[in-house]
Amino acid sequence: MEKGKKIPAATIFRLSVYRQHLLEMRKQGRRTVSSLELASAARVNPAQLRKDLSYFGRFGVRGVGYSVDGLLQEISTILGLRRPWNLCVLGGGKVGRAIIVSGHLEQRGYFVEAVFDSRPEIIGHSIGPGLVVEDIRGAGMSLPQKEVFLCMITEEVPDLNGCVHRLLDAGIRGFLSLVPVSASIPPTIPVQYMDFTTLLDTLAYTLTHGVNRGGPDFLEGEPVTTEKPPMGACLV
Amino acid sequence: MEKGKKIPAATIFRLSVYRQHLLEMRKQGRRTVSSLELASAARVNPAQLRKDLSYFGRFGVRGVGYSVDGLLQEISTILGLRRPWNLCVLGGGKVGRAIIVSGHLEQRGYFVEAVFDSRPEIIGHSIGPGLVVEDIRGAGMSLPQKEVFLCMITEEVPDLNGCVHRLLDAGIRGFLSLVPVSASIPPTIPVQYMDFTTLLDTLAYTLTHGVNRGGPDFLEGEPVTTEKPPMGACLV
DNA sequence: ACTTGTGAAACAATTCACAGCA
DNA sequence: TGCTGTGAATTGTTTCACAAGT
Repeated sequence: MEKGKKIPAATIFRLSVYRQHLLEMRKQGRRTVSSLELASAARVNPAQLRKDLSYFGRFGVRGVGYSVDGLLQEISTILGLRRPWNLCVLGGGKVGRAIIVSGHLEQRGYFVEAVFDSRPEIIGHSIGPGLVVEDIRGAGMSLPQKEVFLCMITEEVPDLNGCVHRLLDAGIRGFLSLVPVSASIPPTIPVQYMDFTTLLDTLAYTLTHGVNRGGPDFLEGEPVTTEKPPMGACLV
Repeated sequence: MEKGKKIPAATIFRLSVYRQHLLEMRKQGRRTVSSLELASAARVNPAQLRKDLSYFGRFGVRGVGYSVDGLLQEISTILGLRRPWNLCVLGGGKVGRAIIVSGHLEQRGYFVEAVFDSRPEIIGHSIGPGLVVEDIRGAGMSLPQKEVFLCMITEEVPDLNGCVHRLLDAGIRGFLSLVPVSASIPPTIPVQYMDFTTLLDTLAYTLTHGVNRGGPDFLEGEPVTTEKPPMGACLV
């Protein structure tokens, strides 16, 4: 068990990925799993998986492997996922509504407790079970009693910066955004960006620079390679 | 200009991010920009930006900076974005439809030319202008004449593996998926994964381990720090 | 005076390889 | 024998610091 060391951010991501595969394995009735097996499901080197876990403790049995359920509990504890997390959504348009009603978030323990917008024509729309798009100006009233610390920003809304600051005032402590936020968010507040088109751009780059031999021919310039199965940084 | 060197995947991502900010700056009429300015918009170190560009050439003027429009052209060329890219979507459910009609993709040069599904109850649905959800079994007939090399997978559909292989046969050479794909995709085919909940998990970790002092108190265990503004790897 | 471009240095992450234990 | 856990070696990435150009 490595102690006092800095945990690479990439380790935390991989932990979430391992957890996803463990959930799947448990659903299929698997009792134990080796680092080799779990690592290949997650497409990483087995030593990487063991090193990732070693930052937090010793969870396996030599010669045997890991208990699927046991490791799941451990990783959930590490990530802080032994409790439900409430969420609010900024942006009550089509994309926001689709993500909410798709049920993906609930499946993974994230519960949408409020949806906000700054556009009068969107405010008041009903979304799924007992959810109505609220005026962002009411966030300060509605959020604090709901224990909501995370916000997902789904689209550009008028005065995005102002909205973000209202949410900060209302107790939001972390953001996942599908759009760039130029607001001056204090550096203590984690913000994750996720952008479809940035990832598509990396695919375009890869296809353009002939890492794929054998497809239709779009070779331009000399081949340049990106070292790995391209691993994505969801920045904006 | 560094030549013959391997380009870090992270560099390619950042190039796409720089491009986004340059597009915004050009829209606002900016003519030139320094590495300091562009780097701070993209939240990276200025030396990082210059190093990223130096893999591909010398695009700036010492003492002056970069031409916004010139650099935009250069980065677009590097990424292979001087042409439109056609896209197909696998998964004609709510999430897929919302992403398509939101117009984000078109704005960035990605055009949805076909939508497929394997669920009879979804096939035939109309989506926006002249788009109808097609049976995945027809992909081999419909795609090749459309010059579509990229596919976005928006949800789990029945026989996902089979669908993916049909798409490969139909000429698809890169995937962006919102769900895990266990299909044996040849390693020459780039696959990018994007998962909301993995990113939320990293936020949950950060909030759980008190990197945020001053919020509501959810301290459990001793504080562990992740080195940076958490930077996301969109793996699954 | 100011800003780029880039070797060299510093830092970080991954992988190896094997000791240690069931 | 088989698989974990981990220090050491390797590999990769970022940042520094300054020469060079305008």
